Amino acid sequence: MRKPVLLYGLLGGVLIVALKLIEYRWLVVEHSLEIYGGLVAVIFAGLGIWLGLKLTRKSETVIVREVEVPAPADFTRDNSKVESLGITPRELEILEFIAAGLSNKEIAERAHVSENTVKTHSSRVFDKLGARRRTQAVQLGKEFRLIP
Amino acid sequence: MRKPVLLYGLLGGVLIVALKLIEYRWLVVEHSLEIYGGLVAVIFAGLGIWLGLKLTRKSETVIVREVEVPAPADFTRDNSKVESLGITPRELEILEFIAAGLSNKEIAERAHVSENTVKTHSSRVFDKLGARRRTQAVQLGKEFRLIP
DNA sequence: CCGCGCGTCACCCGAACGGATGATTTTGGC
DNA sequence: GCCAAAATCATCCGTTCGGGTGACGCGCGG
Repeated sequence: MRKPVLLYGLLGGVLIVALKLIEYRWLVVEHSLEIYGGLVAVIFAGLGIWLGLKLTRKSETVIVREVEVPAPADFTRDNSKVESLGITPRELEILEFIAAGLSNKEIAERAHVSENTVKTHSSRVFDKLGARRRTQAVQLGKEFRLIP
Repeated sequence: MRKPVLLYGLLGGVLIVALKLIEYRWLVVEHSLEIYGGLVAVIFAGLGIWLGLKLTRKSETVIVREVEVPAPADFTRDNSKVESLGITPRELEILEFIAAGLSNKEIAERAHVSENTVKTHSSRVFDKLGARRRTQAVQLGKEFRLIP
């Protein structure tokens, strides 16, 4: 921004000098004062506009607009967390069923295992998550990015 | 953008007229041609710059950079759903506690009511949601945008 | 081959939960 | 002030959950 200003200032100076010369030339050929003034006015007005445009053209305002992305369907499982907690795939699967609001019996049906097995898995995953209730397990599971 | 241009055009016209008048006045008092020309030049240059700035101020090159914002803090309760289901504020509050993974006893403590009351509220909200388990109630609550 | 992790299943028991029902008090609007 | 809705508390009962424990089979790597 510094450089262009100086440059334009210089350019303005040069133009003014040029106009001074032109002024004398106009005087020599004896034109009317009104025409002379008008011309100077028009020229400098144009120059000013051009200068103004040039000066502001550079100042593009970058507006960073934070746009809400509609669908944050960008769930990615935190596998490091899964491993650090020692949660097995089967346990994770059961946790997902729990999060879906299913009872142990329903989970048993969908997972093709006995209800007791579901209980074992859920107990284990609760233990690993530090949860005492299935709702808490769901809450923690979401917090830890284990389930969507 | 149309209006300002016209406005500035008009303003420019007015100023030109004013300058014409000034011009004649200057003539009357018989100042030197150089000073007169310089003044006109300076005035019109300033006017031009000002005009140019004004004109381009509006037409700033706006670069909209869409930034992926995580922002899950965009939860707004679907009050119409709340009303259509006939869920009371207290019930909603209990539902939130349930979603937080608290037991009825814990909820009773935090809400300063007896466990029985919590059970009543939860039973009612389950009924209204069509849920049979608290995990399912949480799931449905989130689906219906009743809780974050 | 033996142990280990994982998945599977079972039983018991106490705690928590859910459903049904009834009652009383508070609150807010007309 | 009255009425309806909401909030409160209670009791009973059956179901579900969660914790604890034990056991069996399978696959994989030491």
